[in-house]
Amino acid sequence: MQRVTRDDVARRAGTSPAVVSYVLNNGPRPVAPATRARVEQAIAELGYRPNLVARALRSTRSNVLGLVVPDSSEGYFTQLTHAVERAAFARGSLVLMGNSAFSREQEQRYAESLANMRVDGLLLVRAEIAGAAATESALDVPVVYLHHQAPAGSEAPSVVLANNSGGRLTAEHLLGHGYDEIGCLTGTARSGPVADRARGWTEAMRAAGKDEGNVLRTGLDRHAARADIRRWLQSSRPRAVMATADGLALDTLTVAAELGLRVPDELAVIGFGGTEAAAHSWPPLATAGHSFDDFAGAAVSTLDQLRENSPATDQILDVTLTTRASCGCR
Amino acid sequence: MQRVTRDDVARRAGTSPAVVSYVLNNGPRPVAPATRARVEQAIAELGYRPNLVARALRSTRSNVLGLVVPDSSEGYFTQLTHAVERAAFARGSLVLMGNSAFSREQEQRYAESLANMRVDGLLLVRAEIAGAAATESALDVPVVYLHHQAPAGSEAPSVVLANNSGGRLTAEHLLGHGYDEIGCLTGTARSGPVADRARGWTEAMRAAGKDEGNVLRTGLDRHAARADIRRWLQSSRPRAVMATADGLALDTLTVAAELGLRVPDELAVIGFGGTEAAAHSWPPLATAGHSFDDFAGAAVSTLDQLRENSPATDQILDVTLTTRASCGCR
DNA sequence: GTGAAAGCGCTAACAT
DNA sequence: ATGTTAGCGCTTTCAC
Repeated sequence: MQRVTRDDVARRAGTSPAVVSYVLNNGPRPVAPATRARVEQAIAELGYRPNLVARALRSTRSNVLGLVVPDSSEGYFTQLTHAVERAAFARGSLVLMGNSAFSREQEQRYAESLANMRVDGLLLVRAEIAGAAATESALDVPVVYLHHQAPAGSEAPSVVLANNSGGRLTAEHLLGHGYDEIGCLTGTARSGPVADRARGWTEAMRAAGKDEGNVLRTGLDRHAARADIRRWLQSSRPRAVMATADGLALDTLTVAAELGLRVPDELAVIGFGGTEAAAHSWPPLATAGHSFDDFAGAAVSTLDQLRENSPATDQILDVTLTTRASCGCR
Repeated sequence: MQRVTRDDVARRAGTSPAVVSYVLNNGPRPVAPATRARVEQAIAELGYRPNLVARALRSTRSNVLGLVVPDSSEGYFTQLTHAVERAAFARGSLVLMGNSAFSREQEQRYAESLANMRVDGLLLVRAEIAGAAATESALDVPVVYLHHQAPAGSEAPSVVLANNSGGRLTAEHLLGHGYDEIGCLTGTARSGPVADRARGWTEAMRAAGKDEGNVLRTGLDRHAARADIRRWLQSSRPRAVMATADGLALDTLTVAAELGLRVPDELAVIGFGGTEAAAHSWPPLATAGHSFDDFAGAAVSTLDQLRENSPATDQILDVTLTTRASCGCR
């Protein structure tokens, strides 16, 4: 049994294929109500489903967005991915997604595949990848960087959190609690969101005249990170920890439980990212963040602007603090 | 500047468009080495990128798989989604994904969009959705159900875990520890994976001559579930809990911490799903599960079989137990 | 208001 | 081994 095409519908409705298109797309030409009704009936009777591939080829618009994240299983990226999917669907688009596994080569591979698939736009979420831009210029597709600033040499706009001021905010909150030894738990990258948050911490500590030397930098391997944190908590014994990502903060909570350290009484912890997981840990984790739906929505709109050749500018989203038990509040 | 097409490449290489296709697809006709080299050079010089939309239209194969999950942010589905993406990419396909939000209507909407996008196959992950099949028959696309059995009236094969025997396995493990009052924490659906696991628990309890009455059924709202669990632990005080999903088990761990119940000394907990999160909780959560990569791989292969019109059969994946501190081991 | 027709960029059958 | 060509199913311009 052959698939039903637009021609079948036209034949059955006793009209031309063009009119079927006009009905389907509600334009660009008007259709008489009676004709429209006949077409709609034919569509229903035949169970016609427009071939979106053909439409995409003809119209050079696929209604598909590409999304590349480092690791869609990691809490923060998971939520960003979900939010992008929701924002896209609300706008009538579907999302083709890929995991770069923190590898520039893999990111490039996905970006190319996605571009060849003629996605309407590409959302690139980088993390902890040093170095050059993906050669997005050759891709000939609108690109927006999400979460991470666009790399040097890139023309693409970005939508990022106010990481530096957010870092200051969280550090100041801990300072406000009166904690003396405040450590910073962060990643190894020298630039990027996580590094910016750490810089904010440094600035706040310096401004308060406190020791800014207690920094633990750890990598992406979660098991190793835990071991690092354990050693750190045992040796340098900070009274409070600002983690530059919720994942690190949650690991700190777990290690604290392992060591029998009471949070927040013996160790206060604050995270960054505003993930759901933070609300569900024990004790609940204070965290700085921004609504993921807003975040994703801003990125998708920016992509739209790019398509319309409007000059898209970088966006920096304000970060607000959600205080919870872990920092010493309540 | 116009995009480079295959004709441009042919012109530059001084050959015909067909030959360019033969080079690109490595067939179906042979190409002389010298010609091939010229074509490849032209491709490189022009920065040609094949239009996969056109290819999909012509070849009726998109190299795109559709995936619909209830909630890609929930730990288990997150990992399943990631694994599907990986399995698909390994096979040369990308994944278009959608969140049904546990709604049959939304699932149907996505399934239709995805089918209209002419995905090569549809992977449907259902949970806690009662009732009818998506009208997949009209979709005219290979469908495989993942995680959940195919609904009644569906012809589609499914790839599921051995939920019933897995439920027995976990219950028996708890029984083996010598715990007396063993409760079961599960969902509200009367059928499906979670219900099957609970049934396995019941069978094991009955076989052991133990009380099978201590069951808490709770819904999808996480906040409400926590409150339910709290009341349950306080009133019926089971010595051990088998949760039919890791998410519920992790919530139990959190509530236990809140209540000051020591796990496993005062309350043993075991989960189901084999998620990563289970390995990172405190205490580490024992859980029954199956490799997500296998799980996703099986689903993707089944989809391939369906495309080749091989008779695809249901698959039931064995579940193994990973014991960790939470159940009393170690 | 409606229809005819020209492609979008590609694959592959059919020629040579 | 290579070239010619007929579509895949659709959108939209242009005629009527």
